[in-house]
Amino acid sequence: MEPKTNLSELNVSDFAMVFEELTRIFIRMPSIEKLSFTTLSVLHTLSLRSPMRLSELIATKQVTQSAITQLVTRLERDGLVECRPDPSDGRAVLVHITPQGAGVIDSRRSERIMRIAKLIAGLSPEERGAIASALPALTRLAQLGNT
Amino acid sequence: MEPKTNLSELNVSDFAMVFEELTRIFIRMPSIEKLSFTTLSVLHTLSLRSPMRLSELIATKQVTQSAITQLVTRLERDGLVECRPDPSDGRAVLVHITPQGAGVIDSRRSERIMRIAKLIAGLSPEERGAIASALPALTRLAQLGNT
DNA sequence: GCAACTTATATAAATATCTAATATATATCC
DNA sequence: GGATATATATTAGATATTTATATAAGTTGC
Repeated sequence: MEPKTNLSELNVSDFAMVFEELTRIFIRMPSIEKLSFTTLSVLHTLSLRSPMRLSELIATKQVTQSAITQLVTRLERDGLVECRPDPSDGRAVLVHITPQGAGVIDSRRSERIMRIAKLIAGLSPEERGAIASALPALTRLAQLGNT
Repeated sequence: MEPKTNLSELNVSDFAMVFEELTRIFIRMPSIEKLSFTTLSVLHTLSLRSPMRLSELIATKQVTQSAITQLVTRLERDGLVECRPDPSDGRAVLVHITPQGAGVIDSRRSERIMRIAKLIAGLSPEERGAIASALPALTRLAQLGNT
């Protein structure tokens, strides 16, 4: 049906729309934990790289420094992160994610994977193949976005 | 390089990871408007279908009925939505998105499309083709998720 | 056709979270 | 070493959210 190397042009609007839809679908995750969006966002960031300075966390989230300080204080109270001084800078604080904090993110990730798996099961082998073939390109897209 | 119909199996974890990364990248949208995540989420839902009952909005967001009522009151005060009685049910309220409310979502969507376009420009034609070939399957995935 | 129940939304008070302003301690730069 | 910059903390006030309760309109069984 299709040529070996598919050079059909990619419609950005279409891609954005599909992506928007998929995001909308997967964002509503029941999850038992009652954690706010900002809280989960900070934990997620730390799950990718820990420890991080408060100032680094502020840079990614669009909230004030004060909000992050208070949020991290609550997260520490709940045992999801742990703050320690930065040996190389006496002013700084290094926020470490705890196993419990990582567990929150991991369990949400597992839950999401299961939901996606169920949907993917409804696709044809050809459709699954098409998505699989696009994964390397999508991965590179994400890399480009991280710079 | 690849067979005509690619039946290589799709690794759900890999897909979920890429998707998670892309979401993380596109979620931090500076946008001038200072609207909370929940606020944008309600507006976005209404941009896809309007009017909607309060109770329908509650079903999608994970907040209490009270929170939605108050949020919609604020949105109405700001001219982003308009509430009208439901002729078929005297108890119900139909929340309509206003042109101004739709404008907020549209401008964010345009902004996102521009950001995605910039990233896509960094891909090779083959990579763009691979993503384009996966769009129909991704669209169907979203459809499956909506049921 | 009405009493009991359910459904849809509103309100009030308590709590949680956020912003703005300011303070404090450590680093850095002449 | 003093001036300035940087990293975080604190405080107070504004905003948003939950919990519990209220109100009003629909539905059901009799």
